[in-house]
Amino acid sequence: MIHKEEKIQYPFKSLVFLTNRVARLLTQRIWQRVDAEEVEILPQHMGVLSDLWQQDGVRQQDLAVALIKDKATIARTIQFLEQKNILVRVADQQDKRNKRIYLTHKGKSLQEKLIPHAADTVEEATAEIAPEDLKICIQVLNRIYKNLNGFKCN
Amino acid sequence: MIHKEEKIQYPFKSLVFLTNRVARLLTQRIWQRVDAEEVEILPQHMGVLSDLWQQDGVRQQDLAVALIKDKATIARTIQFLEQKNILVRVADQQDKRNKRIYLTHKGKSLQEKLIPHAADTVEEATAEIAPEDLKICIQVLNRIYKNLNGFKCN
DNA sequence: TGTTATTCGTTGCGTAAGCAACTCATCTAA
DNA sequence: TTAGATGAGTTGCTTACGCAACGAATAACA
Repeated sequence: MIHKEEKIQYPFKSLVFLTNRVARLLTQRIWQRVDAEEVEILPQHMGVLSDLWQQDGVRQQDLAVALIKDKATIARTIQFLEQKNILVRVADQQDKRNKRIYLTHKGKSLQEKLIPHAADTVEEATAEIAPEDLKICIQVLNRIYKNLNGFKCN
Repeated sequence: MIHKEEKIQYPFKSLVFLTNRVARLLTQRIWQRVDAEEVEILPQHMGVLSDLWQQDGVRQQDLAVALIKDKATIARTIQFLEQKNILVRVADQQDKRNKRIYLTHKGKSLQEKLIPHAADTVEEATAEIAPEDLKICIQVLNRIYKNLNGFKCN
């Protein structure tokens, strides 16, 4: 058994499981605040939606890469969200292999029902953390993301 | 569409999806290095195992809480690992509702086959990040974990 | 131009996860 | 001591995920 003082040095736990658990807890807490009936979507759809809020008109494949998920999983999520009239799939006329994803008005307006809960959760999560430390943390995470993603990010 | 400069301010993406993706990428990269045949376990078993390396003799319920997973999921993982002779379940004589989980020699020795790959991955992930920044990042993540976990951690 | 190789999205299949209901052991309180 | 409450672990059910195979459209090359 490893002593508590050594835990913070433990490379696997300190990064892998910390990011894992924080990610899991954040999603959990956001969804505790969200009215599931009202938004009609499930937690696992949040990733796709969040990406589309920042940029739509992308391909399913782009979403799969960005979200580090299987393209089949993304396809089913897209199908679900299309049935809810949250987005539409448009065949690309330039390259008919592609389908471009566009948010509907309903899909865009979901931001107003979800972002406040996300913001509240982040506020709760970062309570009593110095803003400059949080900024560094996010910069480090971004850098780790880039390092692991072969600098494909941004 | 939100401009790139605004992304870093976006609370949901910056924390929720950064932790999500970093956690996902770290696990992915570790497993690219691991010889799956040799270790006999799957990525999703790593969490339980990692916790047990730090402290075994715990109950299944403890693992479920610590890993933020359903107790049924933990039960099946434990069952899998027991079949592989990586751990054993011992009925607690004090309280017969409990089963205590103990690692076998094989289970303990798996550390040697997994930790180096985890360490290498963390090293790759944190390349060109100032050690003091990384330290702050981990401290912040620990604090976020505590904040969201109702201070049940540590 | 025609043939081969990629690439995108879909589908089928097997596995893993969470929820809920259940069993069994233990604890509590009359 | 006995009835109800509590808590740990298991099982059944449903759904989500990843992998692999496939079809369609395009790209690359002779």
